[in-house]
Amino acid sequence: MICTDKNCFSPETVRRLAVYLQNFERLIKNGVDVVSSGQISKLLNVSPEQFRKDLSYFGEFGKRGVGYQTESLVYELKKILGLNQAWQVALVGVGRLGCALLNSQDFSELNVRITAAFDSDKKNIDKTVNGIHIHDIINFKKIIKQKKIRICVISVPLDHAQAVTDLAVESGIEAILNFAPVILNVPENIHVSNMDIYCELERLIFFLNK
Amino acid sequence: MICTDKNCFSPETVRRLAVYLQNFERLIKNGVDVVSSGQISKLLNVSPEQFRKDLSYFGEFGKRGVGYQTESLVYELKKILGLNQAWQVALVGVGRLGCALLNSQDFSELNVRITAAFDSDKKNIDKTVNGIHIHDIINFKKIIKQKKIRICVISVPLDHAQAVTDLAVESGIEAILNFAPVILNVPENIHVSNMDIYCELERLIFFLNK
DNA sequence: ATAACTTTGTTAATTATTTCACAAAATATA
DNA sequence: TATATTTTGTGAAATAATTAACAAAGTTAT
Ligand SMILES: NC(=O)c1ccc[n+]([C@@H]2O[C@H](COP(=O)([O-])OP(=O)(O)OC[C@H]3O[C@@H](n4cnc5c(N)ncnc54)[C@H](O)[C@@H]3O)[C@@H](O)[C@H]2O)c1
Ligand SMILES: NC(=O)c1ccc[n+]([C@@H]2O[C@H](COP(=O)([O-])OP(=O)(O)OC[C@H]3O[C@@H](n4cnc5c(N)ncnc54)[C@H](O)[C@@H]3O)[C@@H](O)[C@H]2O)c1
Repeated sequence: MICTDKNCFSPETVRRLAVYLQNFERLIKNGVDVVSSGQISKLLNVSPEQFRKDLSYFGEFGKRGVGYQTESLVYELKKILGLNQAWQVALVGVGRLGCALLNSQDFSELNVRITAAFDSDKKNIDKTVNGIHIHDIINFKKIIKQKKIRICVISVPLDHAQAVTDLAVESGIEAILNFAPVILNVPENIHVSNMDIYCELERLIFFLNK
Repeated sequence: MICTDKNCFSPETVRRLAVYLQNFERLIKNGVDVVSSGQISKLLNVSPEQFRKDLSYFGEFGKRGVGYQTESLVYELKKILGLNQAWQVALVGVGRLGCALLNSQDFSELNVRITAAFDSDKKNIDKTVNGIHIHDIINFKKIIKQKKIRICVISVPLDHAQAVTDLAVESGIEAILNFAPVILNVPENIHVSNMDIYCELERLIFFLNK
């Protein structure tokens, strides 16, 4: 539950909206003009009611008897998610994972992009990966303020993650995507999302044991 | 809700159990012998009641007036999650991300390990990354059957992910950890977990707009 | 133009998950 | 030994999220 209204959307709704956007963009590429919630349901493993309800929290985007126009829904979803403006992202830790992240950046994805990378190792500093300059972590605060960056990806080793987090918070970062397998300690107003591959594998293993 | 009982645990409970395990292992390393749910709460941003209830679905592991012994809780959590046996994992797609995954394997993590890697590119086949041999994807089914592997990580490009998934399912794989930004179509009995960095970034951006 | 379909948007009902509240158990203190 | 303190484990209550049901709106066929 995100707002305090009686009838409001869940954090899961937001996660699903991002999935909808991604898939509607693909539908456009595939030449699909209009889809119904029923078709979406089969494509995305989400019930048609769920899909319609998720959208209904933000407005009326479909046409009864017809469905949803892919073009206009992409526009609306971007507006809802705040992707009608460009978002710069910082990355700290240009090791194996960090490098993979930088290299796999899809430059057709215009709205969200890692534009500043940082490392503490002399071997990496001032190198360029996929066109992105690697700065000395020493200059993190200065560059974050300068570029007005609000989001940071952390891919440093476990035992440096909290120190980097503290620096990020101190520098005005408001949201963190964390790959280190540790729960970060942050002030209440900072958003953190953890991506932990081993936890995820363990979750799958649990279900295999049933 | 996982079982059909009146009072049963949620999928989120399982995800948290994996986080508890990870952090209790760390506590042991740090020489901590006993912790209370209150202390855990501060460490992991989970309410003490949540922590206690999550465990209570599986048994009584604490000592009233005292707390939880780290050693014995790790043992119990491993048993609950099915990690008291070794799990072999396959990886398909040894590109940038796949390579990072192979290289970052921590060999002290004894229970879950990628032991077979596959690619379709001649340049990669029969090479070795961090001691793991890269097989031709052609031999996937044979090797999976041979090694009795039940879990597969997919890190191939978007437009190959469904084909690899179909091959995996056909080969008897029961759980998939998918990094490609696409919702995979699988039979009901196959477990899929998606890790999508861009969806996660977009979710964070949504909350920055509030 | 009307009737038969299709599909959305939304309220209400249901189901799921978390939080609360407190008894039971263990320990520490006096 | 008795009392105060701590902390667990757990039903009951509260909150949250999903699903169901259906009226409203649009389309297609006759
Ligand atoms: N590689 C993966 O596939 C993978 C998967 C899951 C999780 N992770 C996690 O992601 C993190 C990174 O993994 P990796 O394999 O890329 O490690 P890595 O050792 O290859 O890279 C870490 C990088 O961080 C830099 N670094 C260290 N301390 C720093 C600091 N204080 N400030 C700035 N930079 C700093 C190092 O110089 C290095 O370049 C780890 O926490 C790991 O557990 C990685
Ligand atoms: N690199 C990242 O950090 C990152 C982050 C998020 C998501 N992803 C996703 O992970 C996937 C891989 O990304 P990447 O950057 O490593 O790509 P990549 O192109 O570097 O690597 C893909 C690898 O898959 C292999 N491959 C292709 N088709 C195959 C098939 N049918 N069978 C076996 N192997 C096959 C290729 O030969 C290549 O080695 C993509 O779907 C990407 O969107 C990557």
